[in-house]
Amino acid sequence: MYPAPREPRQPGPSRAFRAIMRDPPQAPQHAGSTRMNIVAIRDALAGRIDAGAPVTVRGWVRTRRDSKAGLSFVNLHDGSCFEPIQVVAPATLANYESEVRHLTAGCAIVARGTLVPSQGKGQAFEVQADAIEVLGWVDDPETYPIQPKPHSMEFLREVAHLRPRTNTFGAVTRVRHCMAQAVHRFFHERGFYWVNTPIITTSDAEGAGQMFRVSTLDLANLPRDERGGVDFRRDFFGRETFLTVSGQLAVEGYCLALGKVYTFGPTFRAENSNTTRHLAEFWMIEPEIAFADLDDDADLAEDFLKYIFKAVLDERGDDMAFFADKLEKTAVSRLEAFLAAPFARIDYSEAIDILEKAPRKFEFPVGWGADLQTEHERYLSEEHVGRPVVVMNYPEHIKAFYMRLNDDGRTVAAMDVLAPGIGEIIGGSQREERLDVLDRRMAQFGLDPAHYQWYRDLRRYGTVPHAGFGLGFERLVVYVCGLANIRDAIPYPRAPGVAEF
RNA sequence: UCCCGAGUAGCUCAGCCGGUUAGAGCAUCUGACUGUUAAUCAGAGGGUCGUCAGUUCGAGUCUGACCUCGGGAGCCA
Repeated sequence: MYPAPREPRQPGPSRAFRAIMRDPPQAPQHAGSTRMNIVAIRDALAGRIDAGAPVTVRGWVRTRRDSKAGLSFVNLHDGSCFEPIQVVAPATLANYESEVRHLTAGCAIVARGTLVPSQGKGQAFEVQADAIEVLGWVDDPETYPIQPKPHSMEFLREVAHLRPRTNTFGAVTRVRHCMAQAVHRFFHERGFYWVNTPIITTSDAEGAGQMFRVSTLDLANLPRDERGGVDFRRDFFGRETFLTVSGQLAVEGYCLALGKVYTFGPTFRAENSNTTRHLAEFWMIEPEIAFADLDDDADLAEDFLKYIFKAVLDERGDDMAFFADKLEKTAVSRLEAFLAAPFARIDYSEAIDILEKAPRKFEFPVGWGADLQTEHERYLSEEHVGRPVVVMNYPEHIKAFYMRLNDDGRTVAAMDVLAPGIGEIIGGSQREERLDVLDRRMAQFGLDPAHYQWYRDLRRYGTVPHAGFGLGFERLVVYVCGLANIRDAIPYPRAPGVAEF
């Protein structure tokens, strides 16, 4: 019967397990600890470890193949790179029949042995095992969700805690990390400071959508004010508060003191939008530069995107090759094309001209004063220009109050970066730095200046021209990886009705 | 929120015009075979056909409501 060898499945802490616990949590590099020769699979496969060296690899089983020649092949992944390593387990191992032959996808093991050139095809190196210790069995192999076969992305969303074990989500995770590191590196190298703007805010009129309320009031017994409304003076902060929808207004204060700053943090929108492009919780990047106009802003946006894409191509070739192979054929080539040419730049008015003369029909009408629809944006970047294009100077009434009014009095210094395959990827503007004009704009938008005294102060005390832009990090991840749904670009997505895990 | 589509084995799916005991591939288990590469071959187990109601002699199949998921639109990053 089969169950007998399963006995050791709930062992006490083994020696290997205790060793893992002792392993420095922040090993300086992938080379790992010299104690026990623990190595990352990435280093073993890349030839950074001498052939013949004793090695220990730790990870999760992807597949097991048995050979009657007296050995089994165990493919092991540990997250350090896309490829798993092949562990060759000879039948002479003490637990070969009792344990090794029963390994299934998802089992956690520690394999000690020797790194050797592979006798088989498909990999340069493999681990010839002297010992294999099973740290964690898979409770019920038949119902273990992650099988060595293609799964639908829809199914994997239902097992968001296990999907990082798949090729796809391992790759997305590494690429996302690479991009986040590149974001910080890009700004740091250019003298920007990372500013952490508040997550809890009182600004409720940034025009960026519905907000999540933050409150400690007892919902079943709300305090009332004189007029019968909810008395937020009794709430935690003594006033009504929400989760941030943007750090831009707050970061402007730091921009007008430190010159070049950016935010990179979580952002929340309570819109009931159920699409492949929206999340209720996402990460936004918002640089803000002083002594800068809209052209400086567009330059920064172009440099920024190219830097991120280049970093991914340079550092994550293994994962990108997988995306190009399995998810989106042009995953790599379109990034290369993106890097190859300068962005086009056109005025909004020019864009309207182009669209009106376009040899095709649009579902939504085109006309000066109307905002560009997704179909318009795609036509401009994909068909008319054929590469990323920055559209600048939009009609003032379709853009936010803080955008700088141009001399023509009917446009503002706003820009959208449109890219083939995605449409709008970045939105930005030069900010209105003149107090009198800002006040007029706020009145025009029906905003109460009393709520923006601190923002107005920035125009009263040493105001200078400044500009910035914002982009949703996950949308960038979607584009880079060739994903179809933004819920696959973040570990545990939050969306209307979706807050499991 | 609106429009459209889909829910059948652990996963991916087939199932005709309503009619006998609901099938396949993968996965799992057993056996054979092999330095194997998502191995191969043979066999076995595995199903309240999303839920509830209705039509019918008879419903996986037709009708309605609901639930869940997906795609599109709007909003936007």
